[in-house]
Amino acid sequence: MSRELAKTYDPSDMEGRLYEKWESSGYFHAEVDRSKKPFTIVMPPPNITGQLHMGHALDNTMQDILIRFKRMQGYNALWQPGTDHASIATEVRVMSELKKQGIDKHELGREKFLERVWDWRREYGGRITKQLRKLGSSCDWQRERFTMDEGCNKAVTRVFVNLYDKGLIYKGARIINWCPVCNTSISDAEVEYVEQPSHLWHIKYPVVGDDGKPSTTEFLTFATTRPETMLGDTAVAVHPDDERYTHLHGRSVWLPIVNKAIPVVEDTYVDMEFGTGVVKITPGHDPNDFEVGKRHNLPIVNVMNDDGTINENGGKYNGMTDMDARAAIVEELKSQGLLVKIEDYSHNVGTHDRCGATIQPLVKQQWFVKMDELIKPAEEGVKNGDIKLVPPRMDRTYFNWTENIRDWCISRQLWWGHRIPAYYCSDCGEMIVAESAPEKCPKCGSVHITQDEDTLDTWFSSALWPFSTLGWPEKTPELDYFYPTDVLVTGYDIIFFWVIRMIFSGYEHMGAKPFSTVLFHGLVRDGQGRKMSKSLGNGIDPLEVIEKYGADALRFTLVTGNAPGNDMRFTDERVEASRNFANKVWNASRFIMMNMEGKNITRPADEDLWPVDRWVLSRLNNVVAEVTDNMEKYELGIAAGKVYDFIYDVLCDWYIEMIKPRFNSDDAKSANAALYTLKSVLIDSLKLLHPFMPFITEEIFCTLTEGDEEREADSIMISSWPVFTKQRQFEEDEAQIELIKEAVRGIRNIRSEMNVPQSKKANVFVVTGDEDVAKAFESGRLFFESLSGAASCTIQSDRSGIDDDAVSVMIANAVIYIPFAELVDIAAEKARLEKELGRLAGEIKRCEGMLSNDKFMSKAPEAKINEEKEKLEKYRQLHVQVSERLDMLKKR
RNA sequence: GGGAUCAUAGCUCAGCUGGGAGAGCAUUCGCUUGACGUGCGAAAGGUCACAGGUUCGAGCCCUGUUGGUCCCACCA
Repeated sequence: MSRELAKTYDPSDMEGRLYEKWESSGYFHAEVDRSKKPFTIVMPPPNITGQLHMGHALDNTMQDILIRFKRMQGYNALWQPGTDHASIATEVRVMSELKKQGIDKHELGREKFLERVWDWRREYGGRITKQLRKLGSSCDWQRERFTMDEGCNKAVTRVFVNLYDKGLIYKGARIINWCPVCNTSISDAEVEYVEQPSHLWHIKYPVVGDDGKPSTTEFLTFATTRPETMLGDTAVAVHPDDERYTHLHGRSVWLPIVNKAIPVVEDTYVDMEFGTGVVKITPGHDPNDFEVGKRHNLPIVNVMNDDGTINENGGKYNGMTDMDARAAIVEELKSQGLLVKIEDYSHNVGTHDRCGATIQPLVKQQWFVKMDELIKPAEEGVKNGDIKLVPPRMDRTYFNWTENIRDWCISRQLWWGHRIPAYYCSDCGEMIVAESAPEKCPKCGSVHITQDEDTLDTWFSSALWPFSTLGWPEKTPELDYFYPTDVLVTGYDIIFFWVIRMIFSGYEHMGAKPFSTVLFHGLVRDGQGRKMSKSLGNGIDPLEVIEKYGADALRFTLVTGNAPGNDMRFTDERVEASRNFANKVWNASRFIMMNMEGKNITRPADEDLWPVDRWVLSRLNNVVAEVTDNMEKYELGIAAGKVYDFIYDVLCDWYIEMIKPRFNSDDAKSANAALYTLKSVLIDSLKLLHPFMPFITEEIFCTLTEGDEEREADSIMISSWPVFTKQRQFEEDEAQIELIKEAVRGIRNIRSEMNVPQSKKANVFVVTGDEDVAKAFESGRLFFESLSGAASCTIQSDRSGIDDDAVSVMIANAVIYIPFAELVDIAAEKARLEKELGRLAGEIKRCEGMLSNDKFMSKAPEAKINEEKEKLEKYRQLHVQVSERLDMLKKR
C-alpha cells in the first residue's frame, strides 16, 4: 500500500480534487457507440438566474445516481446538461439591475437591452452549473446546451413554423391572463390562485322600461367581487329556466354611471342557486363572461390599461387604479341608491406565480397553440404504457390536465426570449410566418417588413429540450442513437408546465416519445414541514450543507428514508447521520488498509475460505441482487438503505469484528483469506455505494487498489457494477454463522442485563447433541470467543463439568452455559427463564393454532405451511431446553 | 365542487405482489473493545387515526368516518 487515507474524513479536502479529475479524464462524456446500449437522461435545465437550491440538489442527485449506476452497468450513459434562458425571470432580473443604475429598459431600446442581458448571462449564467459540479453531477459538460443557443433557436423556429403551417398555431384576440407588473401575457399554468379576504357587493341595475328609460321601481339585483368592472358590462345574464326572471327575457337593464342600456341574456352558465341568480357580464375582463359574450354576440368593452389602471372607456374614472376606481364606483352607486349591501367574502384571486401581482383577464391579440389534437398522442402514450410515470398515481394528475386542456398562450410581451417568427408588411399588412425574414412582401412586393414584437413563452423552448439538445432539426447521429431518452427526473410541480409539453412535442416533432419513464420526486421541506421559500427565509442552502458536511452526506440524506414522489423534510440531524455514516465507511476502510499494509494479499483457494468468509460473500451477493433490483425499479431510497445496512451492520459490526483475530494469525492462509475477502467485499460495497456517495467511494477505491495487479479501473465510476452469482451463494454457511451470531447476541444481552463488566471473562460451554452445530461453533470459535467476551469456549455433547449455577442461552439445538460463578443471582436467572418459557409457549400456541386450522391448511400456500411447521419445531425444541434447565435450577 | 395523498415508537419517516411491526434521531444502562465517542454493546418504547367488511390470515385490499397536506376547477 503506497498511499494512506488521511486520519480523519474530510470531504472538503477531496471533493473538488476528485471532480476535477473526473471531468478532465472525460469520464462524463458519452460518444455515439453502437456496440453499447445507450442510457440517456436530459437534465431539466436550471434557469440562468438560478442559484442551487434543495430542489435542484435532490433532482440532480437522483439523476446522478441513476446515471452513475447505469454507467457502471456498462451502458453508454449520457447525462445531457444545459441551462434555460428563463425569459421572464431573467428579464425582470436584468431590469432591476438596470434600474439601480437609473436605466429604463424602454429608453435603452430592444437591441441594447438584449446586449445587456447577454452580458449578464455571460457573467452569471454559469453560476448554477458550477454549483452542480459541487454536488458531484457527472453530466456531459462537453455537450452543455442553452435554450437560446444557435441549435435551440433553430429548433424553436422550425417548430413554430411547422405548427403554424399545420394550423396548430394561430393568432387571435382571446381573453388572456395579463400581468400588469411584468407587462406581459402569461399562460394558464402560470396563474396561481390565492385565497384573499374581500367583499361581495350587492348592486342593482334599474330595468329599462318600455319608454327606453330606467325604471325607478323595478331593479335587478346581483352580486359581484369586482364592482369596478361594471364599466365594461355589456349584459346581465339569468338562467333560462329561472322563473323569477322569465318576464325580463328579451328586455334590458340600465347600466349606471356609464348610462346605457344593456340586454338581459339567458345563459345556462348562471347558477340559479347562487345569490340572486343574476350575473353581470363583462366579456372584456372575465374568462367566463367572455364565453357568454361569444355565445350572445355581446360587444367587448375593454376598460383597462396594460398597467391595470382604468382607461378612457371608464369615463371619469380614466387613469385611476382599479382599487381606487372600485372605491369610487361603490361610493357613486351608493349615492344613487343602487348599492344593496356589502358582505364579507373570501375568494380566490389569480396571481402571477413569479411576481405575485393580481392577474387581470384582458382581451388581447396573442399567439396560441391549439391543443386538442396535439394532446391526443400524449394522452394515449401514458395510457398505453409507452411512457411510464413513477409513482403511477401521477397518471391521475396527468390525465386531469390532458382531459381539460385549453389552448396554450405562447406569446409574451417581453424582449428576452425567442422572437416570434412572424413578419408583417408595413404597407399591405400581410403576415408571413417563416424561418427567416422575407426580403419583400410576397403579396405587394414591399420591402418594409417588420418582425412580430413578441417573444415566446420560456416553456416553448424547454418543451423541445429532449431532442433539440441532441441536434434536432438536424439528423444527427446523437439524435438517432440517444433518442428517445430513458428517464426524466423532475418534481411533480412542473408536470403541467413542462412534462406534458415535452411529451406532446416529442410525439409531434419526432414521432416518438421523449423518454420512457418519468421519475417524480417531491418537494424538499424544512424541519417543520414548510415549503422552503425566499419570503419565509427558511431555505437551507445546499452549498452551505456541502461546505459543512460534504456533498456525499447531502446526497445520501436527500435520497434516504423517502418514497418516490413524496415530500421530505430536511433537517441538520439527518445530514449529520449521513456524514457519520461516511465517517464510518472512511474509518473501516482505513482500518482494513492498515491491516493489509506490508502484506502480499493473494486470491485464496476456495478451500481456504472459512465459513464466515463464505457467509459475508453470500450476504454481499444477496444485497447486490436486491440493490440492483431496487435501482432498476427507481427505489433509490430503499437501495441506499440496504447498502447502508450492509456496510454498517454486516461488514463493520460483524464481519470485521469476526475476522480481526485472524489478521495477525500465525496461520498465513487464514490471514490471507480473511484479508482478501475483506478487501473484495469492501470494493463491492464501495461500488454499490458509489452512485450515492461518489466522492468518498472514489477516494477509498483509488487508494485501496493503487498498485494492485487486480486493479480494475483508475476510477470507481468506470468500474463494473457487482453482479449476483450463484457461485457466491452459501446458504449453509449463512445459517451457521447466523446461529453463532444469535448466541453472541444472547450472551451480550445477559452480560448487559447482569451488569457483567467487559473485563470479566468466563469460560463458555456450548452443549449440543447436533454435530453440525458443534462443527459450526468449532469453526467459529475464534470470533465467538472474542465477540462474547469468553476466556475460552468448550464444545461438548453433555453438560458434564459445568457449574450448576451457570447462566444459559438457548439457541436452536444448543444450550450455551456461561458460569459467571459468584455473580449469578439464581432467583433472577429463574425469573428470566420463566419469562422466556412463557414467550415460547405463546409462540407454540400460535403456531399450533394455525396448523390445526383446517382452512389455513387447505388454503395457505405450502411454503407458508412448511415455514410454520419449522417454526413450531424450533419453538418446541427451545421450550424443552428451557424447561429442562429450569427444572434443574428448581431442584437445587 | 373534483382528485391525489398522508395518519405506524417521543420526533422524522420506511414498510415492495396481504403471511409473526422496522430505521435514523432522541431516551435509559454499560464500555480507555488498538478503525471510528462522527464510536461500541444492550435496553425501553407501537390497540399501525377510528368504525365496519373481505380473507385461513389485514399496517397493507374494500366501504364509511375524523383530522392534515397538496393539486385542479373558479359560483359572479
